[in-house]
Amino acid sequence: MAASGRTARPEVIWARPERAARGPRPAHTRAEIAAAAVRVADAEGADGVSMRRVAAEIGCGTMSLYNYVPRKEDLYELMVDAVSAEYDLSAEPSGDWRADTLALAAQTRALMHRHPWLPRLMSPAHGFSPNALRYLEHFLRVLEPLDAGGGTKMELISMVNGVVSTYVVNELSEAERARTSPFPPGQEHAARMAHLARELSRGEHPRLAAVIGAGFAAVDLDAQFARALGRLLDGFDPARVSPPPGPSAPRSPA
Amino acid sequence: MAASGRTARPEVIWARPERAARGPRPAHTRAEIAAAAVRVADAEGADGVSMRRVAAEIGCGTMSLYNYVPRKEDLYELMVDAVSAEYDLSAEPSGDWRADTLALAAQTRALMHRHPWLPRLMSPAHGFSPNALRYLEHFLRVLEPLDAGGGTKMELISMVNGVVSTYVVNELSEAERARTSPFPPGQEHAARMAHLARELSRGEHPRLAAVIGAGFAAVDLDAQFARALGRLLDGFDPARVSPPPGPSAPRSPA
DNA sequence: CCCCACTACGTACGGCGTACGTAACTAGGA
DNA sequence: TCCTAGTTACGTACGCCGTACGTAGTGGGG
Repeated sequence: MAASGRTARPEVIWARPERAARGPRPAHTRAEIAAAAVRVADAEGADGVSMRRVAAEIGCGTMSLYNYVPRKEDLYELMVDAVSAEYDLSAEPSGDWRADTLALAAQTRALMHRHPWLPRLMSPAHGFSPNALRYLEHFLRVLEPLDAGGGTKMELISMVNGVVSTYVVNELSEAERARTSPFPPGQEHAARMAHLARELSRGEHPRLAAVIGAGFAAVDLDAQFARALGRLLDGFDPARVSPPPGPSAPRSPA
Repeated sequence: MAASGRTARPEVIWARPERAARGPRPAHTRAEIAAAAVRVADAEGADGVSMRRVAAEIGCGTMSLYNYVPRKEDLYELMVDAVSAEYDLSAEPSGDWRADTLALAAQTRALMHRHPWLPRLMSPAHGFSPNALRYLEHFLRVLEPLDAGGGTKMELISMVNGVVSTYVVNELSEAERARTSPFPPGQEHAARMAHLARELSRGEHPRLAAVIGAGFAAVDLDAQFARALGRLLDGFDPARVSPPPGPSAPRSPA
């Protein structure tokens, strides 16, 4: 049985050597394939990324792609890692972990705006790709001034990314839906809003009607984003939160 | 052109009458279809839910399903609404919005544990299904003691749900991956961990190695969940956050 | 030098969403 | 009451998808 035999093994793609010891030189590189897939996803959305489509994009037969990427899932992993390379981690930590964290979150948000398929294709299992490691290490460096255990810091990173992802998905939801919809843009959203208004006018859900009637339309998204994250970080900031009075759990023991 | 003609229109499924004015009595109900789809998803995962599979489940031809559900997307919407009915919203708000919010979040977490496909199939566009309205209204009622504007309250709801979703996806990630994986359970995760250990032993990423080496394995998940959400709520709690001090980044100006 | 691992690629299978044609049925208006 | 138009039910078909597998050619290590 060959080491990197034909039938897939439970192997991380990053552990596969890019170039085999024997045989002809591969006609393409992982980076090239990842870039092609990212190009397709940017242009046509996550559903546009198919093995056939990406193979065509780099100009090879469909099944040749499987020499580089044993399963489609691994293609996703390549894509996520590729765009993670867009993080600019060159700035030295300022010492203000709050500000640095907000800056990192802003980069994530911008990244997801550039690549709206990212939240959908990202998975916790991709957490250890090369560029994810770079990112995590940098984040931990940024958090060094924060007085907290390693577990808490990982928790912070995870929650910040979760909130950013949630936030961006909400931000982009209408636009993405419009792109996928077979109807003229806006029409689907209009139908949805009309239904909501009709439903709220029935008098049940008075609080919701009040909140929505007050119109949360013309909000400054950037400010709202910063405020939401600020609130989250407040919860981790020993300088801003009064010590846990009652039932809150103690710090994680060593 | 028929009102609910054959070709789909940009219509919310909840605005479609379940029973048409004319024609034969439909052999199935929306609730029955939603329950069947939920059953399939619970048993076989989100990818198991296909129009063919669900049609077979209720015992009708594939294309007959399209009389009830114009697009697959709408089937998802039915499913999400159906499981949202599992929320127990009968308890009167206690007056302690923090405790009530944590209880709601715990219900969401339990719901997602019962239906692991929920995070993947839920979309911001489903936010106004009948049971979603019930849920939102109840949440706003719970938040009445909180001194904040309607926009802030919606923000809180959105962020709580985002964090819960992120948290559960992380919790269930390994199990879900194992269910999908074509390999013996655990083998894929083992390969991933082996690669991580190999990579961290190379000496770059020292902080990450330290944190992971310290082992964040045997943690109490329930406590961690409560702590994470508690931190988030801290940020919304006027009673717990000290007014913006000096050194840390100032609040975003109005 | 030669062997064989590796590359490239076409064919084929089973599954998907869904457009469309057709037949049976049923309620409202004449 | 009967007619007719709209609805239900359902099979067929199209163009996608992921990918197992067979085959031919290539080039580096023993």
